[in-house]
Amino acid sequence: MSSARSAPPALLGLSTYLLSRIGKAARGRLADRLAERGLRLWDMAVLAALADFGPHAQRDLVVRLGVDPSDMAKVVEQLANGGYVERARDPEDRRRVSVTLAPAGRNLLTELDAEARSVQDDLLAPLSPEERAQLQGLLLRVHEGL
Amino acid sequence: MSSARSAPPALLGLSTYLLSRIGKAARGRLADRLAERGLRLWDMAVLAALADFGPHAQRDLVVRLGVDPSDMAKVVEQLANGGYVERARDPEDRRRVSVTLAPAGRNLLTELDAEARSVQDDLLAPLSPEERAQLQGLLLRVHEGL
DNA sequence: AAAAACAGTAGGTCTGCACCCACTATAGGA
DNA sequence: TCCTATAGTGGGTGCAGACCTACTGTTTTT
Repeated sequence: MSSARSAPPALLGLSTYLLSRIGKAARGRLADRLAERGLRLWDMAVLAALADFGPHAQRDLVVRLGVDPSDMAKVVEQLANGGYVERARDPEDRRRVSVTLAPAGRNLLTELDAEARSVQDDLLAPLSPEERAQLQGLLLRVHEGL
Repeated sequence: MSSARSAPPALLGLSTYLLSRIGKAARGRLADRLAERGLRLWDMAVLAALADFGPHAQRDLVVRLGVDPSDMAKVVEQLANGGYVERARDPEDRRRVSVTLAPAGRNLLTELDAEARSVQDDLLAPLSPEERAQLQGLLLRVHEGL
């Protein structure tokens, strides 16, 4: 009749479980920070994509980020309403909407990045700087494998 | 007007993001395997807790795993229906239901563990055995910090 | 004995996420 | 020109997770 709060070793021995749990915590905390500004994770992803790769046709954002086109429309709509991105019909193909990062969007992204790093500092507190770098490297390789 | 499928470096540089993404993949794949057997992640967690720590009052499972009491009742109900656990009124305090792992439950857990390790092999394919161990260690320390 | 606290259960809600369909506008090919 | 495909949009659906409430039966406190 145990009553302790510790998790079962049978689970703690599974990286799958740890990744799932820690990932959920990371996602949740970051989402909370974004929610304070009325934003979601996809908003940040879109801003980052625009900052890193320049203007996209909305369709290309869909492909790059793997979101449903209909959902992307809503994200871009919200970002445009906030003045963070600018939408313009592509004159070469008037079906397309080209999405550009506005200055306000770039500023916002800087702030969101700071939020994310703050969450990260909190989450990875048990690790030394070297270990954090090590973890980052391993995660990156795992991520590449999708 | 980029169109590649690669994720924004601004995100890939954030361990928070990587953890969130990879964690989601881990969770999803494991959940899929369990779903094939009509099970969910909590079912496995309960089995693991019983295997590692012996019989629990249902209340103690709630505390250990941090689930809502009402939800735990449903999980235990399902596991009992499948013959994986046995429920019995605690004679010392007839409010309590003590939950015990049945032999079928122990067998099931063994199989689920194998599933989880198979998911893990798939997910961590890019890493060498040493790197996987390294990752496991880092994740464990991060997990302890909750 | 009455009142308060507790264990478990049956329902329901709310939220976020992914997904899907129908529709409009535009473009390109036969 | 007519037909097909494509880009974007609006309006949904379905699902899973966490949570909340009301209720029963039991124990503990006063």
